[in-house]
Amino acid sequence: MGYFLSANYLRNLYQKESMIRISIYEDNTRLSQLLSLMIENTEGFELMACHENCLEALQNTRTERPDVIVMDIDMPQRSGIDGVIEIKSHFPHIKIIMHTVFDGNEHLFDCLSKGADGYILKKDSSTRLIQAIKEANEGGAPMSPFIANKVLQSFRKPLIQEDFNLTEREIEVLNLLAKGFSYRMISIELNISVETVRRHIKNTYQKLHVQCGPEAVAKAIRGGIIQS
Amino acid sequence: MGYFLSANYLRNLYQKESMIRISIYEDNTRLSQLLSLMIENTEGFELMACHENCLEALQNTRTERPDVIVMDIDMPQRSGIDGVIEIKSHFPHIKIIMHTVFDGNEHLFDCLSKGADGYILKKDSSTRLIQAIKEANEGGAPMSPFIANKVLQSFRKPLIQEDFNLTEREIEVLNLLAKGFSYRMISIELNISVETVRRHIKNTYQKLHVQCGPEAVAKAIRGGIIQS
DNA sequence: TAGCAAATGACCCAAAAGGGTTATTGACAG
DNA sequence: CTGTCAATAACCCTTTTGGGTCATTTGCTA
Repeated sequence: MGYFLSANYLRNLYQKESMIRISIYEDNTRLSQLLSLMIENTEGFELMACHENCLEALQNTRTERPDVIVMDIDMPQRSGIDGVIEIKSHFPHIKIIMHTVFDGNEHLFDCLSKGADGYILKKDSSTRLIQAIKEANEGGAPMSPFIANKVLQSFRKPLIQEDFNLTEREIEVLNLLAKGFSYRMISIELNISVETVRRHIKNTYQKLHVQCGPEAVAKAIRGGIIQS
Repeated sequence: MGYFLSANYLRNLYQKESMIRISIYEDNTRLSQLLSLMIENTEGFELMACHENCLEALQNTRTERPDVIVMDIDMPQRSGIDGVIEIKSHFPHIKIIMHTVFDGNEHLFDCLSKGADGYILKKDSSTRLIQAIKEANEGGAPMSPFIANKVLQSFRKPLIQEDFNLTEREIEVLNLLAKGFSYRMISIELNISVETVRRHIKNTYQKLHVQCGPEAVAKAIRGGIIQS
């Protein structure tokens, strides 16, 4: 090599640095072989390893230093969700794409809350997964359309959201109640008499159709009347 | 025409039926002209109308019968969010894609909770919008990568979620409390003495660092100990 | 086997909560 | 200008809560 670095060497070096390092967790050997092949034959992708379970996810990740992990959920001994928890708690910057057959709410929101960066269904084309890896690596959040829709739907509040018609003051009182204030403390906080506080609370209970504080607070939080 | 329908006529008819009907709400004339052009020149797209505000969104929608609506947020007199509320409450099947410069949380989650089906930033390429229209029409949920990421992030619970170490029984009691059960009712429900119920609740308060029912329930719901 | 955590139960007692009834004032709509 | 509604306030009385202290049983673990 010496002093003379060929253009080729430099290009390879550059390519190496811009390669997306990928690890796979998938217990179905057929599928993992297919994925491996696809990744190895995609320009800019570098397959670090293929694992059949998450038992040593942390060790693997430490040595492989992947940019993106493709993670199945249903694997023997240790589910992919546990893998996500473990990896994300130590390497939050590594992108994890769930790649699974599960299209139900349970697993989906469980994974997302644990920090998954994407969620691609296995029934999607493999091309979609390749594209998803790129997206995740660029900071996006690749999701199958069906999944994206579920996620959006989870934000939609039922349009027929009961309108309890609480007044501003009543909501104010309810908030303090949820903070652990007693009637007396509320009255001091709001500069009104304890009797008035009681009045507001009584009205609130009627409107919410509840009969005690804990129930009122639960209903108010769940109904979005007071922020969670 | 008579009895003889030309092949051409039939093909046109078929094409018309498979066309995606699109309406635009955008107060920036320059941009709306650009979008109109792009849509008119995209195969399978049919531009129904371009509006500068949402004042008559409902009327417009009734006559135009669009499949997909591209909706700006910041428009004079009536915001796109009001438009979404109105249109979605009458035509929930019509897909609405927000097309805006706002990338903050406020507008985003507001729109999503009101029923928007997609959220594309104006800084994205117009091509992306065209693609998004197709996706929305096919039941997907097109989002700019940055937006998709925000949405996913909103699911991530802080990993350092305090562990209050409540026992199963304590959680059970807490749940009943949130349902409006008194200590006596809980004791009957669980077939234990009122004193034991009190005991569990006292322990719970200590663990949660609260001093009354409403506060405990609020903290439990917000902390995910009991479901919202 | 000793020890710990969870679940159970009891007693005392003061403070807080909840239900009912009634009333005044100010603001806003018809 | 009259009625409705929100906010304010008071009184009565019973039940519920919540804090403190103490004690027993069971099952799992070090």
